[in-house]
Order: sequence, then C-alpha cells, then structure tokens
Amino acid sequence: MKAEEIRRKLEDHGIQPTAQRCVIAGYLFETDSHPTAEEVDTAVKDLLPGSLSRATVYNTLNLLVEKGLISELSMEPGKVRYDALKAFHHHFVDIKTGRIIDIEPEDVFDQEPEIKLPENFKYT
Amino acid sequence: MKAEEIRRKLEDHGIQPTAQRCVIAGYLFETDSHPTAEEVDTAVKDLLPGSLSRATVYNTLNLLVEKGLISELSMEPGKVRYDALKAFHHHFVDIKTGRIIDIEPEDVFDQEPEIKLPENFKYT
DNA sequence: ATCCAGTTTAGACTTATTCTAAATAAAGAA
DNA sequence: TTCTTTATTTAGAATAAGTCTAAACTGGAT
Repeated sequence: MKAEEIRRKLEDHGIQPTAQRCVIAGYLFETDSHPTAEEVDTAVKDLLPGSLSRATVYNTLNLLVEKGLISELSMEPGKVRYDALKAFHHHFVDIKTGRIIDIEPEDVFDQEPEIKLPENFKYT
Repeated sequence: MKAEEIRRKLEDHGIQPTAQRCVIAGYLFETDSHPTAEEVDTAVKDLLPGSLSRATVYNTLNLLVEKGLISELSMEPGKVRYDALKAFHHHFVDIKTGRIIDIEPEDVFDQEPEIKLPENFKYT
C-alpha cells in the first residue's frame, strides 16, 4: 500500500497523517502477523529516520483502535496484539504455540448461533 | 460448598489442600463474578485469619488453572479473569461496561460451525 | 520429637503500559 | 512569509499486573 493511500485512509478517519502514524499504520496494513506493541515498535524503528518513542507507538495504536482502523486482540494474558481491519475475518488460535491464523469468512460454513440473550440485551 | 467438599476436590486433582488454597478455591466455586487476581485477593483476605500474600494468590490461581479446576479468561486487555469450571458454559461480554454474563449451553441453539482448517490442523 | 519436602511470605524485580511536562511540528491568521 | 495557536512527539518517570527470590513456616512421614 503506497504512502498516498495510507495518508488518505488516515485522513478519511479524521486522523492527522503524521510521519510516525503513517509508518505505523502502513506496517499494520502490510503484515498479517498480529504484532504486539513492542513488535510494532521494533519493526517500525528501522523505517523512520531518527527515533520513535515508545509512547508514540502506544498513542498511535490506541488512536487507530479508537478510530476503527485496527482492532485489539487479547488472546494470551498480558499481551495485546493488533490486527488491521482489512476485512472481516476470524481468528484461529493454536493454544500450544500461540500462533494466530486468519480464517477467511468463506472458509467458515456456519449458521449464526441463536442465543437466548441475558436480560436488558436485544438483537439489533 | 462446604469445607470437606473443597478439600476433596483439591485432593482429587493432586493438590495439597492448604488453608489458603481451600479458601481461594472455595471463593471461586461460589462466585460467578469472574474476578481478577486482585479481586480474589481482596475478597479472600477477610476469610482468613492472619494475612495472605499476593504471591500465594497468584501461585494458587496458576496452580488451579494448571490442574484444570478453573480457567483464565482474557477478554479485556491487561486483565486476566478467573472462572471456576463448574460446568461448560459460554460467555457473553458487554463491551461497553465489561460485564461478563454466563450463558448456559441450553440457551444457545447452534450448529457447530464447520471450518476449513489451516494447514497442519485437523478435527479430532 | 525430628526431618524434609512442599508451601507461604514480604518485598524486590520485571514487563507492559500510561502519564507528564517540555520540545517540536503543523496549521491557520495576519 | 512570519507569528501564534494547537496538535503531536519525546524521554523519562510513574503505575500496575504479575513473577521471582530467599527466608520462614507447616505438616505429614520417620
């Protein structure tokens, strides 16, 4: 995904496209490794002239989540992973190794389970 | 659940039933609040003569997970919650408030979704 | 009673994340 | 442009959850 495309995507979501944000977002859109904040930090440091502060990585990740561009996965305790919302998909987790594998919606043949909802909740 | 029952349950799972462990396990078997380690710590301190160390709470929770008596839930980032495995059930999470509600299996009318598994995995 | 392995304890340590206050950069007005 | 305001980034301090450590304690087997 090229620079201009990323800028526009951020702007479209009301995010000022700074150099740091573009690089972080760009990285997340390319990878499908569901990285932790630290992995993003390491990966992205090489791509930016000068240095990038840990705080900015966290700020940016939180901002991207808030604005709906990426989502947080909390699958293993104590580790938050991030996932670009390129398109809706499922996650398959190998609990022995922790590996997370994306499952395309067309590879799941399901019927929406029908759940008797708890009080005060309703289907929309 | 009375003291003797808890002792036996621990012993059956190869756990030496010390005072601390019995109180912690007992608390988890009674509540359905999916407490964090800290909540367990607070709740249980009142039930024990003398004090209870944080380390023991963590040790015991890990031990109970390892021996299959309780399970870890990681739903919100940065918080691990614990759930006694009284019987198989589902969790319904209100992502606005974080409230976790148990859903009984008989309240879910589903068909097992059929997933095209990733390479190297198979149904058993 | 004594011994020993298993358990608990307080507190130091680690790791992930957030906060803070100062420095920078970008955007808008003159 | 140049000035001013506002948003962003930064380094490092602070916090919070959880683990580690080494010493003290227990409780059952000799």
